[in-house]
Amino acid sequence: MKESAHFLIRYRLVPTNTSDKPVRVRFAPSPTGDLHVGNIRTALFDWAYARHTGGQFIFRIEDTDRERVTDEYIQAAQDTLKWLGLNWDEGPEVGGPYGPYLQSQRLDIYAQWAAKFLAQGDAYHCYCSSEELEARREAQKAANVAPGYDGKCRKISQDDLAKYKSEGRLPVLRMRMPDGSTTFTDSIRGDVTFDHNFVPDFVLVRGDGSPLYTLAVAVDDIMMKVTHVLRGEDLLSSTPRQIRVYQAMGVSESDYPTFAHLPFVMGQDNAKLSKRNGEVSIAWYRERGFLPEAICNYLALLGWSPGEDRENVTMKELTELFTVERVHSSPARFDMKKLEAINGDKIRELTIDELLKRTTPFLVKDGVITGTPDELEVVKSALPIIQERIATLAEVSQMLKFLFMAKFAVDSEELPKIQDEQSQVVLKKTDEVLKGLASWDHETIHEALKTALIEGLGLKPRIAFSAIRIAVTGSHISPPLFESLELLGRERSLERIAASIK
RNA sequence: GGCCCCGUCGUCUAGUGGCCUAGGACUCUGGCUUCUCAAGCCAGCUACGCGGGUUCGAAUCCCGUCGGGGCUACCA
Repeated sequence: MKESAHFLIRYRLVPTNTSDKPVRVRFAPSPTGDLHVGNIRTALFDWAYARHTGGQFIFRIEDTDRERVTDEYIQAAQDTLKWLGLNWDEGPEVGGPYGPYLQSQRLDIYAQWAAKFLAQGDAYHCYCSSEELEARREAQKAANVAPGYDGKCRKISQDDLAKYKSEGRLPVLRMRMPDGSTTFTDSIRGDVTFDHNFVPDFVLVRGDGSPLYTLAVAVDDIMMKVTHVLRGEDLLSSTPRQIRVYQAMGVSESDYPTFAHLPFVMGQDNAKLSKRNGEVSIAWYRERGFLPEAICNYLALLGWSPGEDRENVTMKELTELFTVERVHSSPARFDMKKLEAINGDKIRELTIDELLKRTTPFLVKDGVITGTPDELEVVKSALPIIQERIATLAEVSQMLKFLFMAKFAVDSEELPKIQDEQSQVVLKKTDEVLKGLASWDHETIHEALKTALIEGLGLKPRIAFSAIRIAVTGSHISPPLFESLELLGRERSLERIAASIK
């Protein structure tokens, strides 16, 4: 009984959301580059949580910084999510009741709220220039006081105002941070408190009138009725600012989203993952032949675990098992070796038809085949013998190219290995034996060569077969020899063996 | 510097006061199997950062300390 009770708790399928509101989770990247593994881990958890609770998964593009966000990156982000199978219920392409889902198309909404905050006195115009702010920050640092806006423009004299205006200065809109502190409950970290002495008045709207993240993110989460914000740990300290905006919007506390700050995914060098340390873009993994389900499975294990010594989960199982309660608070390091191991496992789980479908693009891209039905037939019959030998789809080209080479030649590095006297004896004998074979299947071939070489010549199998392997496949690493010979066919096999005899 | 977060094998993790002489996975090492390479199987190495408490009993609770990270923008 104890065991089953245990099981129930670990694998409960009921939503963990206790509120009566339907769960709405958003993934809101700012595509300033290709989505990387950290982004995707966040997207995966957002998606899994939404699916687990039967809620909605919302995809929003935070492109308020048009200097850095490009249309290509926005498109790439959508492609990546789709490729991984993280389909969204509301967002670009599919739309939804709270759109548009690109912040650059919601400027009027932010402007209206900004005007309201200004009118209410929650926000104020600030005319301090970047240079002035910079200088004052330096002074604060030198004086060893908390750096941040000093509130100079909270009360601005009419004279100064006239002066700044005559200079043509464009004001930013700043949120007034009241005295006190903000405490919120993070689902992963528990209660977190920030004293407002360390949360300076922050900018909502730039001098040119464009909104900043601090405004847009809070407005959108409220207006899109987001109930759960699962995002990167780097945003933890910006949470009090979002809550301040909610207050200014007049939102009641019960309508604030629940926050959960996910731990970082770090690179090998123990720093926050970025483009500088290693291959982090998902596109890179796709090109290398990593399976989307393997990437998701591996990433799910970074900062979360299903418990019960379980690791291999399908996407469906992930949505069933995922709970925020089981998410870690400590950062995880990305380990390529482990990803490769999981990728290999996932490849082995594929049916041959599925594997064929997935490997064909790689074979075509590498010029091994052009994609004719005849070629695909050969590939399909060869896949069973290499399925357990590859860790990524891209490796299939190297494994199977010997079957398709128009002009075959043994690798120059391998050539000397079959030119010694013993190898030549083996090859001559092989030529002789295979020529006389009535039927060309791997069992017959194996039997005949074993009789002639191992028993007949008294050679060790690894010695004897190695020479044939190199002569026929061009490398000392290949799929199983006899199956390879069968697939190659009698004519080409004999041709290659003959060509290797001096 | 200030504020905040974090700390179990090399890495990802199990662990929520006794089931822990700390379990699993990846990596690594050795072995088995074997036509190469893999896969598979078996075995081994290696961890509760440190110091104090609380308790009959602590990886689990508290305090301190050290270490790592994030933020500190008219980036997100």
